[in-house]
Amino acid sequence: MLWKSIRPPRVPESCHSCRVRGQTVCGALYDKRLTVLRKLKRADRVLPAGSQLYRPGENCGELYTLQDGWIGLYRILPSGRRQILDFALPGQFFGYQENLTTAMLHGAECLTDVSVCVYSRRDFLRQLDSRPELAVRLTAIAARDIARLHDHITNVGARSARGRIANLLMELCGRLGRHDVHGRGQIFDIPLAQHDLADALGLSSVYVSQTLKLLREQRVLVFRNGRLQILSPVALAELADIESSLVA
Amino acid sequence: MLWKSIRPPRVPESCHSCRVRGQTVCGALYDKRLTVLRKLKRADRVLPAGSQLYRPGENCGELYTLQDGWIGLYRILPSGRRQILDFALPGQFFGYQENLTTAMLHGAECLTDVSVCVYSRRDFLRQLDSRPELAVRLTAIAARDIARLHDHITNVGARSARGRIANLLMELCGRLGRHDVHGRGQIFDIPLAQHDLADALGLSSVYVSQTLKLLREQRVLVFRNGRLQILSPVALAELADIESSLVA
DNA sequence: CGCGATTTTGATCAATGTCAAAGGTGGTGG
DNA sequence: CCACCACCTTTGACATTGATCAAAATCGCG
Repeated sequence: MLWKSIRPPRVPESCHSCRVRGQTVCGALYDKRLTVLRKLKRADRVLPAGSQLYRPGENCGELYTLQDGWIGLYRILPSGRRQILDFALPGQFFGYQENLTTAMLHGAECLTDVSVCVYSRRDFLRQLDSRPELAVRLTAIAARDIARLHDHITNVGARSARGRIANLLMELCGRLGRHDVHGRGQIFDIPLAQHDLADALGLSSVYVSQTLKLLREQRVLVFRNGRLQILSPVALAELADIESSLVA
Repeated sequence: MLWKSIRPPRVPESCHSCRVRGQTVCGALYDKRLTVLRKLKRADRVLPAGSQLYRPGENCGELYTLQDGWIGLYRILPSGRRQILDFALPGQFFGYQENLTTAMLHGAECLTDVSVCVYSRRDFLRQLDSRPELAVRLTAIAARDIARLHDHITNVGARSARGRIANLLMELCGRLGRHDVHGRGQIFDIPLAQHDLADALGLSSVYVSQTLKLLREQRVLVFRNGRLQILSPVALAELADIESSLVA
């Protein structure tokens, strides 16, 4: 299921009115005239669900902040298997690699209609050297990314299928809660196909379907048509099996 | 098996003679007098195999560069399962989190006797703001960490037990090759217990044992007593199932 | 209404986990 | 130098999870 948005993806009028500015690299740059941001930003770009922002192996001269929609970062193996590495939600800055001139180590696929803010890598690097606060900001963003990847590894490596699904959905709810209207009332828009969950969690899509059915029958959650309803937060949290050290 | 080193862990005489300086944050600071490094560095510390540098949930006021030995970064679940998130090899900088005042999200366990260079977080943050090149360096280090975590996710999520083991061992060889003497001659020192492989790869240690036996019988590799011998690089690479896009 | 994509279902099978016991290996202390 | 001990690895039997295959049902959309 490719999630054509009901409304077109939101594109900000200007950096001033950008809803996700505070979450990405731009948040570090407090110039009222936006002179630095103007040097950094190349364009806005709108892409349809299913399209590829960049592919693994591609040479990509850009960096991005996701303004609206969902993007999946993934790799492909020779066997044809696709592994989703991370989900980008609005505000996410991505595309940065150690060596900005070599091929992309992963791809970025639009899971919904999407709008992104595009930076030129060359300009970005230049600003990185001349604006210290930009680099500092980037370290914070990277640190957060790393923590999320640690979560993901733990999820895929250490939990059962039910636990993985419960955990991933919970995490996504948590991330949504920070900037999405649907935080209230136990219903969340999570525009993923079961196939995407499977690819992120290292499961087959058939088994994802079966497991979701189980969770539905056990009144834990209903996930349908890209909409998640949490029936039993308690059961869900228990299933999710959060790290003890972080609870204690 | 806890890998007591034959020799005591190497501690550099001074930052000048530090063998891993170029690989960590210090590599960014080119002051001959080492005045900046002196502000940054708090101490050297030597720890025995099996000890914990820090535990998940702990408040830790330090940051580290591994000088000698191996460290495993891990999480613990309520179920008791331990998930190894990443292996730190000499030169690795670690302990950095988005919010440097909150509890550690993971633990660091010494897999061998170890020596680390200790930085104070407070001093580090101060230098981060005043020395732009330090922050830039940190973004490069973080980007490399992220790429490695992407590898790890792909490995755990998308490969069979044989593929995971082959892949992990190959990656470790690659990393060793960069600074270890044993690069030549197809024999590598990898001081991990099968139990560690299992915890990193999301497998049971019994099955790791069985799979290693299979790889041994099929003349792919022999992993024993913390020593890895590669019998058939070709078969190993095939098993490892490297990302096609990166090969093509 | 019909088509393509997604999800569901049922049957079967392979990969991997669990349990328990035996065998190794290195370290330690007498 | 030997013997013991703790921990790691191996082995075999068995249980279970999750994959695979194929077909039917459903859904979104034109």
